[in-house]
Amino acid sequence: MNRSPTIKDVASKAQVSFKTVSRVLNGEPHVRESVRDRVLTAADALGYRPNIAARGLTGAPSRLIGLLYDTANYGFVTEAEIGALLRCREAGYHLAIEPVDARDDVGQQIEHILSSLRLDGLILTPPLSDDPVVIATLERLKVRHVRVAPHADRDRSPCVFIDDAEAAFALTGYLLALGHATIGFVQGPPGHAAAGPRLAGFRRAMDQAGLVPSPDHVVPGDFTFESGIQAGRRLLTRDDRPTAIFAANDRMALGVTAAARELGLSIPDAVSVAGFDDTWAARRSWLPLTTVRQPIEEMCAAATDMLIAATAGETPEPAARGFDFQVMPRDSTAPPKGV
Amino acid sequence: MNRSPTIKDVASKAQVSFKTVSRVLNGEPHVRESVRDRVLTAADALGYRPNIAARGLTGAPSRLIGLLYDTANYGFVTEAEIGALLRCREAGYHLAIEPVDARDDVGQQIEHILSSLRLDGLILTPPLSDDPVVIATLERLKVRHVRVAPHADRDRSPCVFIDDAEAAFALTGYLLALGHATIGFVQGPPGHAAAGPRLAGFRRAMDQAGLVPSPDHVVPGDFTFESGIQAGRRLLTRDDRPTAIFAANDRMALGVTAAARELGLSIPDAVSVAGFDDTWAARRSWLPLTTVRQPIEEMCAAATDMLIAATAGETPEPAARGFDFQVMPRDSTAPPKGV
DNA sequence: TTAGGGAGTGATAACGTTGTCATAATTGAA
DNA sequence: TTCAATTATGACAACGTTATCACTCCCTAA
Repeated sequence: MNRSPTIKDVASKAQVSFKTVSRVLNGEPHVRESVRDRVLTAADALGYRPNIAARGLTGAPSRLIGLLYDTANYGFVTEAEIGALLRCREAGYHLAIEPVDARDDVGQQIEHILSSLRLDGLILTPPLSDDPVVIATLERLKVRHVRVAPHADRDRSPCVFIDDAEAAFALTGYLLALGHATIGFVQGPPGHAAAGPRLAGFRRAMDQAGLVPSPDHVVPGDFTFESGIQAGRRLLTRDDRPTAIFAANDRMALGVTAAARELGLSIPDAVSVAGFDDTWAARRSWLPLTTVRQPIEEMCAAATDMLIAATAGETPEPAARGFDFQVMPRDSTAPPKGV
Repeated sequence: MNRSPTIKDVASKAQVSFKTVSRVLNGEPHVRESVRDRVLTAADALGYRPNIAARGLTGAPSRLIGLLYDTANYGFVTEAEIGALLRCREAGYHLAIEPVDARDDVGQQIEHILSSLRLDGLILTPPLSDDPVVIATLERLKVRHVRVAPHADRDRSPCVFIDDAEAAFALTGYLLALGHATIGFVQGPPGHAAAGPRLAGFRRAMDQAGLVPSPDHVVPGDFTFESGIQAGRRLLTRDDRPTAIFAANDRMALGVTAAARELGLSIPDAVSVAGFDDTWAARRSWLPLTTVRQPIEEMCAAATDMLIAATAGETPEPAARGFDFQVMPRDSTAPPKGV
């Protein structure tokens, strides 16, 4: 069993001190050209690769960033992951995906992660971005982090966000402009900070149009596809069936479309459906979905940038960076039939 | 700027040697109960957390596994990732997502990854599982790895796989049993090792049924949604339109359904569509897709297990582990109209 | 008693880097 | 030339762990 070559092996092969080898490998000045060549040749011949643990011991950054998400979202952080990965790749950083169960002792889970992995920073995705225990733990352990789409305490630590209420307001406005007056709303889970503002934006738009949504038309959901099916069935089997349904996220909106299909209701002829987030699935479903684009990919790329910058230079003060949303009209919405 | 406490800090606070502290923290025997308590109290009071880099220096495993994938698949390794994550979480391991561009110098990209990250092993997803440069590089650097769904050299290194040809044969058989005789096929990209066996299985089933697919009914694709739309348009605008289309993966199959919708062809009445993989999107699309289930999640979980086991104990010889596929009949297929 | 042995400790040396400082070699100006 | 500056190099410590081995106890069996 041959151990892998170290700096000292390279040094003795190149007939120099190991410190000189270190200098060459780190591109430091004050090394003669000829010596530099000799060292590089020796390193190459031995197949030398630096020992990462040893580097870390002297305080070098790990170049590893963690993406923290709630296991309830298993498989639904794709956009976030891509955004973070793109930037990591550019900067020579790496991304570790860290699922935690928000219903368990999150503090302990985070402690475990941090005690077994050397991370330069963490990206927090919803709903963890608003979890008080998560934030308190990270602050206590002095771990750098950026929150994605938080809804409270935006000055407390760096974060990236859009104005959910305003976005929901805009999308509702779009439905109203199409001529819809009876609009159903599928809510997000109460524990999820995004749920409130989205409903609020919806209500405000309705209110401003002089409409009062029936309590029966505002149904619960929990951001899952299945809850979207349930909600869809509930809304679409009513006598006073809404002519449009706005689900607080895309997954539920897709569930609503599935429910509509079950019931033989064509979209958008019999009912219009709109979502929120503009996920990949919304764009490329059988029937492209009208939704509000939340630029999660860019937001996470920016979050990654913030972490990398903070690791490299001196820590800047907490920055909150807002992003623009965009209503994406697609095929799942149309004016109601009688108009 | 306070450095974080070390073992020695704990030692002096607990009035013992730092070696004893190490013993306590690692649960080694030969420590008096009273001393153990004193040490633990001290460690707790100081908020001591072990330095991971230092541990690594002495040869401890990093408990970090890399999931390698081709950037052409950005966002499409969800199933693989979930499988790997589940097992990592159970075992206290972590997962780093590592995209590489297969069209570039993969060897160098891998060298870079390995020189900046201490990994206990790598999981290779298609098409990297069959990339000769990738495999050669990993063998040269003696990096433990498991290949997911490779098609060549299954004895060369540990891997998990299904029999793609047999699976395609079975799905084609299902379509034939429904009564279809004119079946279109959308191929995968030639560079992707899964493409060949799937087409071969299709051909063999047709052949066995005494049918010869028209060359015009076997169209190219590259595993993307967009190429599925193209292929769909091409097949569905022909005079001798097939009554069923089998796409070599789900993404393309969904593209075909989108093309059908464009053309006003209802599924499965006017045309049946089937895919391959049973991805999340296939299960939960507006119209649940008939497909062959390749248990990617379980396969990757098993791959992760193999890596973890190899890290812990002595390395076993290369093992190839086969998995069962399953035809998943759903709503996108039905007997052809005239039957 | 007294050797033998195990349980409980602690000194000290790795591990493979980077950082600090001293020294040797070279250059440049007087 | 000769001294001073600069450049090139090396010796050694430091980083925070775990591993090795030696040592001190105390208990037991001869």
